[in-house]
Amino acid sequence: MSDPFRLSAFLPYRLAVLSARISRRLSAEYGRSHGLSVAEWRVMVHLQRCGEVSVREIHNCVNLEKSRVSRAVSRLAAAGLVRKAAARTDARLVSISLSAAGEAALTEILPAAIEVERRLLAAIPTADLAVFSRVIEAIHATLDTDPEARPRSPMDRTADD
Amino acid sequence: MSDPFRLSAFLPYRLAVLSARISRRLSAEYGRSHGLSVAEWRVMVHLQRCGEVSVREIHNCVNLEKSRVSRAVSRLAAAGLVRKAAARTDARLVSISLSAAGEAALTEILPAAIEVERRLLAAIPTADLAVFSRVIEAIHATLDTDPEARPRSPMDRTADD
DNA sequence: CGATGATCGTTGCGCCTGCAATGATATTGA
DNA sequence: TCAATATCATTGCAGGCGCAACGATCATCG
Repeated sequence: MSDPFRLSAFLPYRLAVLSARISRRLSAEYGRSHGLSVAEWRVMVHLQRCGEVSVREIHNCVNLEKSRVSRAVSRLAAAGLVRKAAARTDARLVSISLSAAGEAALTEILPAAIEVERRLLAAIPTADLAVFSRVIEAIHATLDTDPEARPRSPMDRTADD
Repeated sequence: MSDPFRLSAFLPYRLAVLSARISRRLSAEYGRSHGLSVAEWRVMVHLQRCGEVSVREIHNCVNLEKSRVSRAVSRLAAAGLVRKAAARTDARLVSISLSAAGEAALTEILPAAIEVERRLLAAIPTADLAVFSRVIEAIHATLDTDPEARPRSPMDRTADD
């Protein structure tokens, strides 16, 4: 029979497996210390970078469904890591920002997370990493032209500048 | 202040976003036609390749939690795409195999899935793809030596031979 | 102004998942 | 042979997710 289909050589599968494995390893860091989920982690990181923002803005920046952001923020607020306030100019928006406890948690977690990434990439030649990034970007670019594909966050398109 | 942490440059985030985007684009193919989830898709593909297998075996081969496999198989059986039978030699095992309808569905879906992958990789130089695979493998290798990381399926380690 | 339509955040619903516990069967070793 | 242990698949449970619908607020324009 003809060349059987090998799941383990199929790009979507390979990326899903690798991504899941890395995510799980990473959440062993920030999950153990503060019980954060992936969504909560992304929200916290974005808040540290961008200060006071709305749900919609987080949704647009970190590739999370708006309902997912809303719930993640609620959980973080319940845990005291985040503040929710009504925006001054527009009563529809919610102004979200890190609390002191949230900043402290992030200051503690962030180095560990960066260290995980560093270890994963330590043995890889710089030139290979550049190619790796280029391929990722090329795949995204192809998806950008595909009407059936989800659009990606604008912020992800300017990753390297 | 010092170099702020950019989520969009963080490897785990970048891979998660890319993988999710590809997965969603792909499931637009096999989800639209037959309503398959990712878990069900993986089970079907594995069955086509390996014939009669047990839940445990699928679990070991396609990076799915055993309960996830069990439920995916149950759903597929309910949809008539898969057969479940008691194994002859060992009454604990369940012998799972594609039904005629399952084979037909897969024959219909597989080319579309492969085409999606082909399009995504079409514009990428062969040399870059080789580097890309090498980097993926290197990251996996690092994770393999990490006691905190989940082990990966043995079958994924022999992807290219 | 006032009405229509757009935007924002939340929530209800159904589904899927991970984990642990369970029951059933095999294997091991005294 | 039989008790203790291991393996296999399923299931209960709690929780997160995606999607659509909703109420609340704002913007637009007649």
